[in-house]
Amino acid sequence: MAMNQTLKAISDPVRRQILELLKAKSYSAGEIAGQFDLSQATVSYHLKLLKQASLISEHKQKNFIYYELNASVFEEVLTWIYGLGIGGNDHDKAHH
Amino acid sequence: MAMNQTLKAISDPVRRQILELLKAKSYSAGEIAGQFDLSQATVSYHLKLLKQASLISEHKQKNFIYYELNASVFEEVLTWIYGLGIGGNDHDKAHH
DNA sequence: TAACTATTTAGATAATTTTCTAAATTGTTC
DNA sequence: GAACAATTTAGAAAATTATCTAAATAGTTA
Repeated sequence: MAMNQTLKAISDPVRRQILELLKAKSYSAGEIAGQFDLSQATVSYHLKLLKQASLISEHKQKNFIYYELNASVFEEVLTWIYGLGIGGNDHDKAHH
Repeated sequence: MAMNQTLKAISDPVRRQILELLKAKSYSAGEIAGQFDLSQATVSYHLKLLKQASLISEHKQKNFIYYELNASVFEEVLTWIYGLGIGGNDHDKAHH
């Protein structure tokens, strides 16, 4: 179930862009929304889904809510992909 | 664009199950459909999406169409995930 | 405490995705 | 070539997801 949520979360391009943004540093909800041509409420909805999937976490400061990336959740996805037997070359299969 | 299609494709549990099934060996469309409590047409639809994402390929034999897994497509996804900076431990980051 | 700021929640609509049944296609066999 | 078998395509309905505007929350500051 957890993986389904993770994969659903990253299947949307807006949400992937949010993750990419947070790769550098944490941003407030407003700052994140500012990057998109979408309403604040819509971005808030995407943040909620990412949060539910544990791909991001939040911490409040003043009256801002800052979001940060939590990429460790991808472990399960990687295990699944490697389990399928990657056809590629560059990635280190040995450990999987 | 390619990655979006890949991630959309694997965001559905039925399609992931199809990939898992094909991990062992190739199966005909009918054999695949037999694994699910869904109509043949619905499974055919899922196979089409997987095919469009190049996650599977087909080869005809008699009047069967056999499908096989093509996991090499995951390369791009893995690169993206590693680019995000995996928080885990077990996976070999060095190459990414 | 009143006004303000940042963000979320509610409720509605639009868009996309999944599913079904029925019909069409493609290839096989008698 | 007619009947059959495996699969896909078409078209419609159901379910889910993404989006918006307006209202509600919660925390801050004057």
